[in-house]
Amino acid sequence: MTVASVIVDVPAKQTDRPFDYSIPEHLNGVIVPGMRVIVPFGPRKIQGFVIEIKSNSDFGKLKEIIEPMDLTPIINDELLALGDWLTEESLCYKISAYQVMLPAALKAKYEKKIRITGDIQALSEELIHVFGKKDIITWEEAVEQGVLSLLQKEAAKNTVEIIYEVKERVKKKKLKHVFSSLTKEELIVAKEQLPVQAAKQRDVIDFILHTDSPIELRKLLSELHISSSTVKGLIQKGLLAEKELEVYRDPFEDRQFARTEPLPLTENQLQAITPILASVEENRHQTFLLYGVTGSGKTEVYLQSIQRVLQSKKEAIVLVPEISLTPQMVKRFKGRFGNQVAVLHSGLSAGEKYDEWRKIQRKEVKVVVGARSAIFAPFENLGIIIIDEEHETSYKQEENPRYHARDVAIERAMNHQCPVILGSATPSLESFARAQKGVYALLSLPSRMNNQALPSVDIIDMREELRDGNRSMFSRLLLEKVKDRLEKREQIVLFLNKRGHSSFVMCRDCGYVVNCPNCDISLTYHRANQQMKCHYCGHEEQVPRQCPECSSEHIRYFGTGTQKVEEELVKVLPEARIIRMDVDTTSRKGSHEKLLDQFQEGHADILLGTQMIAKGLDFPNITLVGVLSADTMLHLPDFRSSEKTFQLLTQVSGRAGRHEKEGEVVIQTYTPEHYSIELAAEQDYDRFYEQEMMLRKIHKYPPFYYIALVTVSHEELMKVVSVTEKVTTYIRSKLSNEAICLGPVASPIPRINNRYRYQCLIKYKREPGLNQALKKMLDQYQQEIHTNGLQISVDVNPFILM
DNA sequence: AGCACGCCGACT
DNA sequence: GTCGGCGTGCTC
Repeated sequence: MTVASVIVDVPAKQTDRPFDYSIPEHLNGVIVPGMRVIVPFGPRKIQGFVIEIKSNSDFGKLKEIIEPMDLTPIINDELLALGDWLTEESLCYKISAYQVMLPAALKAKYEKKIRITGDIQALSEELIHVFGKKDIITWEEAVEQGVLSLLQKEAAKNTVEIIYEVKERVKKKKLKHVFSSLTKEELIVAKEQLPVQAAKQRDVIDFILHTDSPIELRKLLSELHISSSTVKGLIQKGLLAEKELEVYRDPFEDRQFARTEPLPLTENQLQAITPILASVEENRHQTFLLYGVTGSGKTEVYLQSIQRVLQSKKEAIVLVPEISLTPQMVKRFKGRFGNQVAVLHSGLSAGEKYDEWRKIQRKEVKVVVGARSAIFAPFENLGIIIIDEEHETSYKQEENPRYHARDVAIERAMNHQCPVILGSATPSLESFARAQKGVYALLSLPSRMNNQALPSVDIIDMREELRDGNRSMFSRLLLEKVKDRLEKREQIVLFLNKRGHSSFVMCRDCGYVVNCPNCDISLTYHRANQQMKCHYCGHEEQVPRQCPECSSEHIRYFGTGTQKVEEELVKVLPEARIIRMDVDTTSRKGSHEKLLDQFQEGHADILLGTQMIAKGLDFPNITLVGVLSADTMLHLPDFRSSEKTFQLLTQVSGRAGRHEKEGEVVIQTYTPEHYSIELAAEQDYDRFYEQEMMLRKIHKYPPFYYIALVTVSHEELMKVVSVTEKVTTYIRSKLSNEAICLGPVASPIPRINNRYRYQCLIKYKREPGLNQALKKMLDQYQQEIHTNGLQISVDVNPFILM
């Protein structure tokens, strides 16, 4: 007997282990590890992943696999093993680990239906009415009609049955295939018995004799220049048979991208690329940190490294932050490597993502450019992994499995013995520290291409502006410079680190701030619908006309959003043509690209935007960058807030003067003396690194310590406090003296969606037993998690401490 | 996660 | 006496 070990599609602690199924005779050899199968599980049918084929099982009464869902394994051996690793590292369920590797379109959909098995007339009037002319209705229909209990009684009498179906989200394309059910010998004999004049039929049989698997009917016809009647004749004689089989979709028509050739490298680029190429040639794993200032030509280094990888018949993964998956980046890769490139990003529909993913699986492409999850691209012969803007926080997934693409990249690169390049103008402290220690090899690109100067930066103290009577959100210097550029017909980028209109609403008389009733966070005002919205639970309400506390009518909108800036800008500079880019104006597909094209073609003078314009913009006519409020994220309760501020300011400044014209940057702030702002203005990463490392050392934060965060949430405050207390005590008892376990404390947002939240923060250098202890802790609370709605989330190496 | 099984209160 | 509430434990 052959047995398949299957991970079933039930994300729960109790089912987080393989279940064995026997493989029915006719599927023997068809079912292999990495395939999806449909299996019976209790009374249901569900999807599962085969992880192993073995000859026997310890379990007594095995059920049979119902059917495979794939023709070929959908997860290769390396990724199967990577799933185990991911499970261990991020403490997630095995099924979640496999699921995250696949495009969403491959997640199973389940349907429950009720079917009449016997005579309709045996049912009651009401049920006959519900079924009408059909003999199957969906479970939902039964619920709507309120006949569930009636049906359950019928089910007990076997007059109706409940059927469970597993559905694919994507429709697989199926085409008629022809094959022979006879053996080759029988077929040869049959061929000889054919009438002499049946030359075409003999050709067909010869063709079939030389193929082992069913052949697409369409292909057979065009190959042999025959009509379908020839094949039909053979089918009628019983020599051949036909069936519908899945075929791969044709790759969709690509847009044309202008081909580019490798550019000559500068001395610096040459020095950087040499060790990378050596690592590629020697099939040696190594992680490189490519530290290059903005505009130093990192992308060309990536492109030429990939070129070498392709020459040695291997494949490449390029990760870019979601937000910067601008057409600009895609253009550069498609331009160089043409249709060997697949692109995976959130702008694609589920079906499109699936198609791109299939191109990889079918080995039709050699390069994938994509966001975080593209790190799981099913290549089998990886030659290089590149992570651009490696410091970006979007590489960390904030839901289960809570993985960091950088860690996955290094793990995969070790499996494939190939290099990883982490590129950034402002490396994360973690990566730079590793480079300093020699764990990563440091490669530097210290100057811009063509030796353009880095832009000059002015810091404006907005408190002073206020003291001098300037109450607007634009400093006098910024306004002056903007006017100057407008005259010169040069372009301006204004950057604001916030979305929406105003961030919160407050009563000017008593200071009352409108908070969310379900969460401990203030509501955000959205101008579009004149409503206030909670970003955490989605609660919406009207803006109060009167203060609910003191009945004052002096309600004021605080904070500044892009919409408001745009309004102000129009007032002060009515002649300026403005393009606003934020979540609201770019949510529609392709709008991001359209807006940028408009700006590039000079249809606007000012590009006003949030985060998303911080990267990848490379337009020659931008000579002024204004940062409206540099310190908005400096005061977040996050030990990385200085680092993020520094990175953002440096990135934004890098947008100016990348070509012949010199660039200028104006940074407005209320805390000009803060080192992250001062040093960003000086574009001095090295000093920032030293300063920040000192603070991290004092406060025992990464990269000196690793951290892990346990968050407990429940509707009752007392429950949360007592569980967190016990959790903290337990973990503390399992740690060495070197480690620090802080807590229990309330989370920075102490309540979300009416659930109270407490946490425990673990700081450690080396705790081999930590993951085990965390697992055990989760096991212990399994009961309560299952029964009374307790939630415990564990994030090893969290990026957000909220 | 579902779902069945099983044990106690409010109804015809 | 039965219907149905949801606590408990299993799913190869």
